[in-house]
Amino acid sequence: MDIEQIINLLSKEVNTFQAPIKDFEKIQTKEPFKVLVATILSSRTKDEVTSQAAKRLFDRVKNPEDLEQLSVSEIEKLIYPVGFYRVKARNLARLPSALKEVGGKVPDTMEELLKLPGVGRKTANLVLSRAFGKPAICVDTHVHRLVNMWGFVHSKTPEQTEDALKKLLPLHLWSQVNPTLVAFGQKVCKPKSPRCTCCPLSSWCSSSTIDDPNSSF
DNA sequence: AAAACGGGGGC
DNA sequence: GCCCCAGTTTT
Repeated sequence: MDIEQIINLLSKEVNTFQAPIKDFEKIQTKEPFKVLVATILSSRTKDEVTSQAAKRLFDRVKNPEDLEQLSVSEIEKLIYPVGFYRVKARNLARLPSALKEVGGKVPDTMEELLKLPGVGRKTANLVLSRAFGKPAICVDTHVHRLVNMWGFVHSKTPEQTEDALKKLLPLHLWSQVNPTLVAFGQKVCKPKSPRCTCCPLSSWCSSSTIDDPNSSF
């Protein structure tokens, strides 16, 4: 199998994994501002927690002007308990002014997105894909770990993995890579306790273990 | 009880 | 490159 086949296969099965991932769709409005905020909240945070926090925040905040009215501590209370909620609250409080400096709207280029507080390469790629439908691949730790384990790339950094994957996959699959492999990495191919017994790739994967004490899929 | 975790930023 | 931010989940 090649990486293209795997993404195709897993993207179909991803919703059958135990405790299906909460669709980002539920908080996704395609409004770039909300997508940006929700994506910032989502780093190092599970979808369900992100989703709840985003709902609370969007109840009060529809646009940068609304956000500007809130204090850091108010934002903290609204977004708790996403990972690093204090850092994120500080960054969100700075977001309205940061947006003004890049033209007043949520930017649709990597270069401009990286100027925003709390937005690094991974978050920027997700925003490009989620908000603007641009081809982008977010290589987080799961994506990096899995594609290296499978041997499709041999890379040290996420950036190298991103470049390699872009050469291996057709454009239309780029947006599938992160959501598919993150869900797979969380629910099936977990770093310390892979559930190979219920993995659709077990007969192919050379890392597959024979015994799987945790299988109760 | 300790380590890891879907990342980013400051040094 | 190293270390911090933080609560939650996993080991």
